[in-house]
Amino acid sequence: MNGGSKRRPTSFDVAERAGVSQPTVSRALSGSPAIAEATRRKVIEAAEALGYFVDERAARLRRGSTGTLAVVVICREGDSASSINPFAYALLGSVCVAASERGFETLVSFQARPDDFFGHYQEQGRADGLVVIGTTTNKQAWEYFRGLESESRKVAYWGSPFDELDWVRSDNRAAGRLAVEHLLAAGYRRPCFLGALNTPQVQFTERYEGYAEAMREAGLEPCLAPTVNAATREEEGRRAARRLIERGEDIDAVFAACDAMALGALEAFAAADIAVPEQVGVMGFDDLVAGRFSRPPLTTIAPDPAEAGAALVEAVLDEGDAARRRVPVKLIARGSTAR
Amino acid sequence: MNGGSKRRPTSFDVAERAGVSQPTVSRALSGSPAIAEATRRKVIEAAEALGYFVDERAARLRRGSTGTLAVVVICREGDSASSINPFAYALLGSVCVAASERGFETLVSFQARPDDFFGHYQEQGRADGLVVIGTTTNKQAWEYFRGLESESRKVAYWGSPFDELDWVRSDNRAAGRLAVEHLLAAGYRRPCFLGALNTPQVQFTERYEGYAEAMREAGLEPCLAPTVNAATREEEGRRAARRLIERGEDIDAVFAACDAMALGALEAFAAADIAVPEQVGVMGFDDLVAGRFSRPPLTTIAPDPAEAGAALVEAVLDEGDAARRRVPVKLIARGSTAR
DNA sequence: TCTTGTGTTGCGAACGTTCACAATTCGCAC
DNA sequence: GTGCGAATTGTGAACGTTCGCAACACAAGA
Repeated sequence: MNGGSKRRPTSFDVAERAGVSQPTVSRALSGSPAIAEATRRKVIEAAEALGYFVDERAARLRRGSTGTLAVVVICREGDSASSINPFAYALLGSVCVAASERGFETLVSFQARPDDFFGHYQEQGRADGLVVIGTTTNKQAWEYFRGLESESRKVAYWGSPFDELDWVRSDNRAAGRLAVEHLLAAGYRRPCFLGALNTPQVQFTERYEGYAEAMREAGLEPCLAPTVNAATREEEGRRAARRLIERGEDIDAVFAACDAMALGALEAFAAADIAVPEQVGVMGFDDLVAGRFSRPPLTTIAPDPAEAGAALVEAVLDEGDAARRRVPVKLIARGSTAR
Repeated sequence: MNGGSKRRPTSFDVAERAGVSQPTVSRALSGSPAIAEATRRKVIEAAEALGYFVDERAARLRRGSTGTLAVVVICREGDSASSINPFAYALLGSVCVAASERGFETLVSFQARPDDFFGHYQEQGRADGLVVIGTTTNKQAWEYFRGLESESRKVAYWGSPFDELDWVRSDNRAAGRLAVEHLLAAGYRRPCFLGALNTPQVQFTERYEGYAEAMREAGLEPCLAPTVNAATREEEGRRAARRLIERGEDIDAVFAACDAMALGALEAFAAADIAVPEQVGVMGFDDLVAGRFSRPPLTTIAPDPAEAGAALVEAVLDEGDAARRRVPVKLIARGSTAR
């Protein structure tokens, strides 16, 4: 099984070959300044010849650090990992990349019950910090983390509904403003916000606030097409749009708080023979792939998973400073608002 | 910064409190049989009182194992992690879950040049095994792994074009057969395969083989609408379908080797005013979200990321046995083949 | 020449486990 | 009462590194 029983070389082997003491090897390789350049060269040469690599287990044990970042993706109990939304995956990926750029490894786990995991990582001292990616409105999970905060651990959150946690979020207010600017520039006169306020989805509320501000600045009255809980977000969007149609509201564009609802709205308009983008403009937020393939393709505002991941890692690793960061968003204009 | 300077309790602390020696604590907690039940209880109680957890760094250093599984996702050079395809993410997730169920942690990295990463993980003894998830036709990367195989490491591959590597794959032949069965049952008489053979995408070839077998068994002649390299897979599907239309081929259904191509084909048929599913049925493979939102919604064959992840982990961790596994697939019938 | 200081290296210990082996206890048969 | 094996526990070392401190060499200043 073990193939050749060749033991991994240790720093002692390197020391012997280089004719120095073992701690000198450690110093030479870790870039300590208190080492003569000639010695360092000798050591490096010997290390390369033997194929030596530092055993991180031992180094970290001694050093008291872990060099590891724990990443927890919260999912619904019983959900398979594959039902996580695509943005969360992209975010996870970029967190891994950002961590590795700073010399940290990532210990990834998907957890429904967060209390499971703390025993796992933090307590066992396996990670120097923690990134929590919340993908769903798992109230219970967030309550848990909220209670934890007091214990002064390094944690950064994505998707937290609680303002007192150290979060990183998309710049949702800017998104709201962007939407209004875009819709007005496209020639729409009365864009309406589709979504729910005062829910755990703070991001929706924030988008509304940006929308409302920009509307007022343009001398327009904000307008809200409220959604109510339904089985799916598409369904929520569909119902809210249907209600707009039935009541004959005086609007000519819809900015939905998320793409899923926007797609639902598209369906409602299609069912009512209302032409998009001619009679009504529709846009959302998220840049779901689905929006690229809808008919018409959906104008949207795209969050930036790469930036967001970097910001999360930064928030965890850089002691004490601004842990609440806004990640810029980008407008992607497509057919659904191309009057 | 450090809040309370409370040191983590060690097994010595537990030993003292329980009135036993330190190694006894280790034995009691690791479930060794050579420990009196009463002692074990005492130790466990003391450990809980102190909030003690085994320091895995030290345990693994001593034990010589890592308890860690490295997962490498191959991406194109310069690609951000977020451009990885959704299935790869789902797969990554389920690998993490499957590993954690077996008590292993996952060290995730996204790499374009695989030679970077081996210095990182395997050599440094940080992982007991490796799962490679290939998401793209990165020929160079695969060549690298191929060369590596001789060194008898525990590695399992998803997406490898080389049969000699220890791979796990979707049951692509079954997918081909499923497609034919479904299309014939839906009343189509002459389904055609859309895709390229003899490319590094072995999975396409395998799907074709299943398709062809089932066709012959039904007394029909297989038919191939070949794709050629284009900027995107949608484009390939669109072109191949257009060629079918122009030549007036005698077919009434298309089974595309992947959803992206199927979506392209849908567009081509729509552009030519050919009604789907009435005049021609279209289906693909992958279960992309986009397929749920296309018009008409796309019938597809869904790979099973959860199963696949479990199989990969099994292939790495279980010494020596069947490392080449087929993961079952599932047909998802939607509008595009609902004659 | 003797001191002082600077730059470099070696020595020993420590990080918190697990493992091999020796020591102890106990029950039980002689 | 002595001896013996089985069951349980203690002892000491090892895993491979980093860190504090002491030691050394050597050049420069007194």
